[in-house]
Amino acid sequence: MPELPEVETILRSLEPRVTGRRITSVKVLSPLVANRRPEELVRHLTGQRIHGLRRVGKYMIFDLDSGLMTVHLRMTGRLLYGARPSAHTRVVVGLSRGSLVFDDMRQFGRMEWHAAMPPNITRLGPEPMDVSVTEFCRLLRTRRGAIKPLLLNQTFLSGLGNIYVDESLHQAGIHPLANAAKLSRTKAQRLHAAMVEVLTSAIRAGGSSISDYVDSDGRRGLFQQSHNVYGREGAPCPHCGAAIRRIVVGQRGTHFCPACQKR
DNA sequence: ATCTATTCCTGGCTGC
DNA sequence: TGCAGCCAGGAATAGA
Repeated sequence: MPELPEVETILRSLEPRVTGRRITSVKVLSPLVANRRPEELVRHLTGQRIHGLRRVGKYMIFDLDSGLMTVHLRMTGRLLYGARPSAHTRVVVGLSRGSLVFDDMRQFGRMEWHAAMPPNITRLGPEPMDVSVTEFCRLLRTRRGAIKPLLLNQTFLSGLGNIYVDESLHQAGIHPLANAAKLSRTKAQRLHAAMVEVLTSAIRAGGSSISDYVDSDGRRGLFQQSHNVYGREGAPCPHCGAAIRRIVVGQRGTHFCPACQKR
């Protein structure tokens, strides 16, 4: 599933190819993925020039002459450059040169137009690499409950999803159900470092391709080969050899090493 | 205010 | 072999 590293990978390959291009046509094949009636999305986007491309958390933001286009890939979304439409293509955005093809098998993803930055994006918390250790430690103490659901909460911290939360907690040696506010300063510092390190390595590897994720050229990432816990239930922990366990935390599949991540 | 459970969606897997 | 039923999960939403 596309999280911060996957969105960043797509963005880097797309940015030089769409910046300065004009949107010449918009075909909405599935109204589910748009925030308004298809003809409105077409009307707001057509004819606009793309001035730049940014990422905020897991959102891609295309700055236009007037307003902005936001894209969230959720689970199975793909944003491809110049691809041939498939059975799962939901929107095709024709550019003055090339095209953007938004595919999404499960249709959880969204491609929207907004006059200004929408509240769900302005409400997002800082990204792990943009928050200082001191500030991160302070933020942890303001919340109740387990650490894993908190790290998944995008208004607390943005960019992490299920894969990178599990990998970061393993790297920091913290149990997913540990109380966030009661983490020792050492543990909190270790967690901060782990998140930055895991995300940085994942970006370098072009993201994780678990099921559907590919970049804008349709290429898979490599970071799934470096996963220590995610999707590895029963397999040995690379650090200590104990069998990786899978539990459910906050309705999410959660992978951890019972030896390295004691409660 | 903050936290928790439910909903959306469909290909692939499980088991009878 | 065929097919019903379940599972994956990010974020909006409703409820506690």
